[in-house]
Amino acid sequence: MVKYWLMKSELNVYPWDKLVADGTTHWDGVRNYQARNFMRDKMKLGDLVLFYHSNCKPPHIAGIAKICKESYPDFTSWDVNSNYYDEKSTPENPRWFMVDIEPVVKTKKITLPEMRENPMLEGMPLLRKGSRLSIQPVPEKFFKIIHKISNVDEL
DNA sequence: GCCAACGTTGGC
DNA sequence: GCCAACGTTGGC
Repeated sequence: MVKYWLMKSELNVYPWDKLVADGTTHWDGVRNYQARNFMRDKMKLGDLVLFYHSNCKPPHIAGIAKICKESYPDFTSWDVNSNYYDEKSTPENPRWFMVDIEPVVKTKKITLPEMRENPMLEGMPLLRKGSRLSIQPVPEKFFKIIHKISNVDEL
């Protein structure tokens, strides 16, 4: 059964258009256990992802992606030259994991204020005060509402 | 640039 | 195992 997720990417670090240009990308650099556990344990091939641009005005959902490779060790974690290097992670005993995603369809820009104003989205994890988690599950009912707002016909 | 809301670290 | 200090995220 397909599950739904939201993944945050800073607009000036890795935007939707770059994902489209690349065709696929590995989601490296996650160094939060909750987010890691979602990737490592829960994300399955074909799961759909709301691709969210953070750190921009206004923050917004830019597209829908999908998981095209299930979790494997994040090799940047043992690369001493990487910003994401973690001395406690090794190839023999990896601490951090990532998945690959690929673009499915660009959506219209769905902004954070717009989502906050929509009573049907009340309770969505993204909208909770202080929500910082960069990878979040999206309950199906919320995904469907956003899919409807997005003007995307079918997936 | 500010700061709320976390998560992590490390002394005890 | 507690918790103070510190660092980070990310909206505003």
